[in-house]
Amino acid sequence: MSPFKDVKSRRVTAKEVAQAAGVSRSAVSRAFTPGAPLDEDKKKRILQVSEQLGYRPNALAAGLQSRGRSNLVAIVTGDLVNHYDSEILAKLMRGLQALGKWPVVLEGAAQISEAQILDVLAYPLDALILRGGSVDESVATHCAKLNIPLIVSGRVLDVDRVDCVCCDNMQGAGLAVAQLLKKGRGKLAYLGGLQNLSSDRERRAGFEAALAQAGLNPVKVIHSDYSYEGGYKALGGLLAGGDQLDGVFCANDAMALGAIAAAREKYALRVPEDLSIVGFDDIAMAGWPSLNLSTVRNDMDQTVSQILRMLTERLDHPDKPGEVVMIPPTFISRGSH
Amino acid sequence: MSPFKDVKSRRVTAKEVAQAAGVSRSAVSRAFTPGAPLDEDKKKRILQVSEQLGYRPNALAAGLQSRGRSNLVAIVTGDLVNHYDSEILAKLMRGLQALGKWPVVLEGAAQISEAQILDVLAYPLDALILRGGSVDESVATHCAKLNIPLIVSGRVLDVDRVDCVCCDNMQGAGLAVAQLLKKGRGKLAYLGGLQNLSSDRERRAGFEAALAQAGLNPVKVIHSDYSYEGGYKALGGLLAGGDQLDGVFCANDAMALGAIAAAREKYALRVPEDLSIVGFDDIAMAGWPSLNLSTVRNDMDQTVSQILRMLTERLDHPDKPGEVVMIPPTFISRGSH
DNA sequence: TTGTACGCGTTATCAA
DNA sequence: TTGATAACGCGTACAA
Repeated sequence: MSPFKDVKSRRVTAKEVAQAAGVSRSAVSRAFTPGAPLDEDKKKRILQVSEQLGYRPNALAAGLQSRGRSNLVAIVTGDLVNHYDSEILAKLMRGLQALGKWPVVLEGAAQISEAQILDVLAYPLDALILRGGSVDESVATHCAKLNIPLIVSGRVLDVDRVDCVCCDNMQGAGLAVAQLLKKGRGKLAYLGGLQNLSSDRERRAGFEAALAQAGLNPVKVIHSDYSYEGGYKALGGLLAGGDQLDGVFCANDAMALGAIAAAREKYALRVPEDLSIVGFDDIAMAGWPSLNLSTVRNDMDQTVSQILRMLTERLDHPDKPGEVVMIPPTFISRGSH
Repeated sequence: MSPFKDVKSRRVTAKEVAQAAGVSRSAVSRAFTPGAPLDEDKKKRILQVSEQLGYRPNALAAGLQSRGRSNLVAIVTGDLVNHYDSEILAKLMRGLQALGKWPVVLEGAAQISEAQILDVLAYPLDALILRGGSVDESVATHCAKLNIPLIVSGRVLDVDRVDCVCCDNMQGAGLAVAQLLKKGRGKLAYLGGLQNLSSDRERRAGFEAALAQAGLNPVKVIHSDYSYEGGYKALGGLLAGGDQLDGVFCANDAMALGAIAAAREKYALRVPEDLSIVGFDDIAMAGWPSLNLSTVRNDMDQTVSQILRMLTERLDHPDKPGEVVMIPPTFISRGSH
């Protein structure tokens, strides 16, 4: 059991650099602290020795300091097979990087148990960002106990000091209906997603409310699973049912794209001439040539920049009251309605 | 400046729990250490007080221990607009979660500077996983100096103690060509991606080698950017050029899907009757009804399970020689060739 | 089974 | 400007 074996597999520490450079350990620390008082030549020498030995201050140990932050931010996100989730996650991660924060990601919200979230809370996170809808709100209690700021995106959580960003889903559904009516469509169906998500419930409510206001009833309200294939099959079932309809509002883009494919290829319908189809979210694919989906934009850039703003403000003022920001949806008119 | 203000915004520590429960601090530590010797009743009381105060052991401080691990694994990944990257990232993150490791994600490999990677190396990571091609290999030097295991996926890095998983791109391209030839296609073009990536170079080389072996020449070799829109435009340009061709091998699925859309909608060509198109990767979209893309599978599940295996073995044996595992590609025959 | 004491690698404080 | 020393929160060897 040579002592060297252990030494070799360990990370180089400030102490070792100090010995090698013939300076005190504090001097090494100062060499890596901008603005710290230290002789220029000595600093140069220390940095050189560090470079040579491969020394870098250990961020974990630094974060242990009373004033220190870990700079770790956990993100709990839904299944990345949903393009909306993966696109917004990408933007969010970039934003965090720009703030000097490191994203620790828990993917697959539906399968993520409370226990797993508790596990990641073992780290002294700068914040926890909850994306998407299906996680229990008891998480907020745990975060509060651990003094970890909680930011929720995609639904509203009415809890003390919790910040929320959410799209106005009802208004968005209303926009979709209005645009369909404007095109002369009045026999409308709603193709919903997972019913346990607030996004689905709100979009459906918005759809029904807008129709009611126009004195109309939905031809049909059906539900699928927010996936392309789900949309493909669901619209197939709908058309096979024999109902007269001239427009479908889908609760997300993936299902809308699947629905378009089913209408065109399985039922030889022209979209939008025979059937209008509108989605929700405005994922990148919606704008691809040939897909060209009319949809309601659930603005990712605004959402992300709000999350980042809330994060920085929360870090500066941990005790300020929680904010709720609603992002206004906009209708993106393309070729499917 | 009340001392309480500071106390309130801090995380509860083992010391405080010990005081509240009237036990020693080590007892608290033991209560959270499975198998540690501790009176049952005392343990119960400690856990109860912890629950009440909202105490959880700080994983950072625990990771500081000499034998301790941080359980943090950094993943450097390419731009998530590429579906292959986002799908494999999702699988990888789930696998890491199952191992009790937490993924710290750096997204957008093309824009990720060496400096940013150095920054994340400030953490005592259990490992760094490099996905995709465009990052400089000097990263390996830094990892070696810091004794952080490096696992590379998507290209081969011939460096001591670095583990690599990679698809056999040449063989994959060969499969695609073989299948096209089998369908009677002989006037083939290559639609490549970003030329600075080894994946593109290898797939192109495989394409040309397979053609040469059949005594044929490529009709055309062009390059785009691995995106749907890039593929759409590139095939448009190709067809506008007036070359006679009956098959296109695309370096990834996104471009292949864009190419199909362009062929069908802009040039009224039937795919596959008039023009065969084959992709690479086998992303989820390739299997969607109506898209139905024939492609070469760059197996994600195998890749991820190899990465995870290499990771665990590397943690057990930090000094074992580096491995290079090539994942065999397979041809997925669907409706576009 | 218990508590004391030390080490982990860092930054912050303090007196020189 | 410097170096010694005290936190930071935790696990654990050691002695009781």
